[in-house]
Amino acid sequence: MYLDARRRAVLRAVVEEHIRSAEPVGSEHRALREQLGVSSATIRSAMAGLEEMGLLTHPHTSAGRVPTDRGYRVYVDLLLEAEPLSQAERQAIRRRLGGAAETPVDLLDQAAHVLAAIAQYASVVASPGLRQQRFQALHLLPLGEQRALAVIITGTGAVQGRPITLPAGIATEDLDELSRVITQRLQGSLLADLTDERLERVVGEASRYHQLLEALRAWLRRDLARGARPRLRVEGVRHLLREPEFRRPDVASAVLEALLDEESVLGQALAAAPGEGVWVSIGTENRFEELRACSLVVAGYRAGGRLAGVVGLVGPTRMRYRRAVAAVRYVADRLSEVLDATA
Amino acid sequence: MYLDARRRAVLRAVVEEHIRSAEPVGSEHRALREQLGVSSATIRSAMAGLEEMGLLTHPHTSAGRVPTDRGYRVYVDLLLEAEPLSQAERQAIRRRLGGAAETPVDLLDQAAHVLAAIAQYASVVASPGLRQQRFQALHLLPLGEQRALAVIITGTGAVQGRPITLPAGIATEDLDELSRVITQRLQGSLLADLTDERLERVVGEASRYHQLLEALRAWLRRDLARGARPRLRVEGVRHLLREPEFRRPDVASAVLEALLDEESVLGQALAAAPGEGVWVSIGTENRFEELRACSLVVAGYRAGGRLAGVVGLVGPTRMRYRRAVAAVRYVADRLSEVLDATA
DNA sequence: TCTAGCACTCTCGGGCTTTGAGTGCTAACG
DNA sequence: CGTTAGCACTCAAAGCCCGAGAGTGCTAGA
Repeated sequence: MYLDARRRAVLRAVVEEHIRSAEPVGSEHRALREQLGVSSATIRSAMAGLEEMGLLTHPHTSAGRVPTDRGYRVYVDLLLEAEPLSQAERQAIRRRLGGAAETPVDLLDQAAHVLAAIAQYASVVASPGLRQQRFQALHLLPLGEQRALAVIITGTGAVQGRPITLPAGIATEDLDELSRVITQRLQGSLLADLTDERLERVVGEASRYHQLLEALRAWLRRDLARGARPRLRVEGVRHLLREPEFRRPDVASAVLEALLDEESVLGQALAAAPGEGVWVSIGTENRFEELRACSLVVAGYRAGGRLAGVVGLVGPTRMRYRRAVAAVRYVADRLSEVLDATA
Repeated sequence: MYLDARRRAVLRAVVEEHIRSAEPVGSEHRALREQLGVSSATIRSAMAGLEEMGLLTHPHTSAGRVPTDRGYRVYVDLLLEAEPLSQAERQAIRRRLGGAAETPVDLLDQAAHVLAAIAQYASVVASPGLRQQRFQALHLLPLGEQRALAVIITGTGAVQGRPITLPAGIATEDLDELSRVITQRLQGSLLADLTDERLERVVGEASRYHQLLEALRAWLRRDLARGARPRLRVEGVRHLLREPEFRRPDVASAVLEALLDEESVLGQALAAAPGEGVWVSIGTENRFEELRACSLVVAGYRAGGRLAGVVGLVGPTRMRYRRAVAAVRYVADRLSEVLDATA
């Protein structure tokens, strides 16, 4: 598929004008003609060519042209230059993500929040599921009579706690001892690898802990099963409802369902993102029906030296890609900076 | 405002029929006449009376009657009998909320989830803000060189952790000692009462901990400030989008904004709920513009012997109150049962 | 006190026409 | 040969009219 310079220019102009106005754009369109400096007839013939290539379409005979998903794809791949964020915007992002004093959980919340605010679309941040995190330490903290709080700390500094009931005859020192042993032996393992057998082996010798171990295992099994998939934070859904393409209730409700209630849909859609760079998925390119009216702009972030999760935007296919790409990239980079540093 | 038996019966029938059909109901309406056993003319005159009292209205001359917010109010206060949940539904709720093995956080998630599923409206669960919880224990867990994780455990078993940097020359034993002292002295206090001065006094004597204390204080200040308001879980928003009254994009987006993005709106609206019983707030009774098209059905739940938070439903004013009230009451009761027991 | 009858009102939907934006084609032009 | 002007054509959207039907209020009578 080769595009001569004229068609390229026309495609870019049509896409950008349509993104701006949300209307089909015709060959006589003011801004278009000024920008291209040729007559409407010339534009028309270029448009006809682009339509034949499947990059533009028109909803009906007497309407202007609208980019197809493939048209957006070509625009994004060939013609798009990220629009740098303003000084103030970059500063706002850095301020939100700046505090090394923040917990990772807070940081990701902040990232989702600031990204939605800056891009004016819905943002999503996926943090690694429990299974993907590394075991850092276990602490068994006495809670009173026969009860303790089991706290797991992961490599990223996340904390998971759950009260458990202790078998009789376990002293505080025993808890400390057990915590120490387990922590020492398992430190650095992926939580997904903490199988029953593995745990068994670690404390196998100390059979007096057997009952306690049983409780721990039950807990881990449950939490790991539940924590298999990444946790998603979605922010700024309100921005989507302002977009004209989501005014139709059926479209809106499909999208909102995918974003809010059926987290698995969005989760799986995000899972398709490659590790590197900013990834854009446009309309029907998405695997899921519900997201056919949407585009995703997604980038991975790193924590503790590894790819930890993704951060991105969800908008209509008629998305301000230039801005979205820049914003996602900037937030992902800052996030990696902070999280990779503190790990 | 006195309602004779006839008007009462007509009001109830109109409200329930309108709730069922979402259409204005006219005096000739089949079900209505069968239920009431009088002619349409009689119904008409009762309707005219109810309209004069401000309990019914009609959108235009030749349309049937629709309850006003005040009409729903009278219905809820005078005429409503909760519709008992089915055996299966109660069982489903109990199963979800049954596990004493669950953490409070998980329990509340489950409650929001099951309530939305059963009532087919959006559900909301407010859990107490950090400030409203009681301090149970502090643990300073060594994380490696000069770093530790400060973990606060609250009375409800919630865990809050944050990494802090240690001043030089603090040994693991020192951390244990400090944890012990603070835990002992502050146990049972409301977190909101942990002022700087109070903390200062607790460890005042041990001035070598000064720097550490500073970090702790900074953390508490921040987290408490942020945790001042209750945390809200909202589930099942998709159900709302199916209701005809939310098909208009402007209404839908106002409501969704209030539910999803502007948590303060919903939070404040919920704050108006009294501690006892099931509270219903209808349409314009809500303080907030955005919720004028909605009704709230809310009940408090108890944890640790005290009112801990609220659980409720958000639906259109044309809500199935009978069912909603029953579902909210049942979930709140079960929740209290479990949380009050484990505390 | 209730009911039947009746004239009246007003929305909703279908079908019609008009409007105007935008196109494709063709012929002329530099 | 690419570009432009002119022109006939198409088709959705908006406006309009009208009939159908639902529902009401009123009044007279049981």
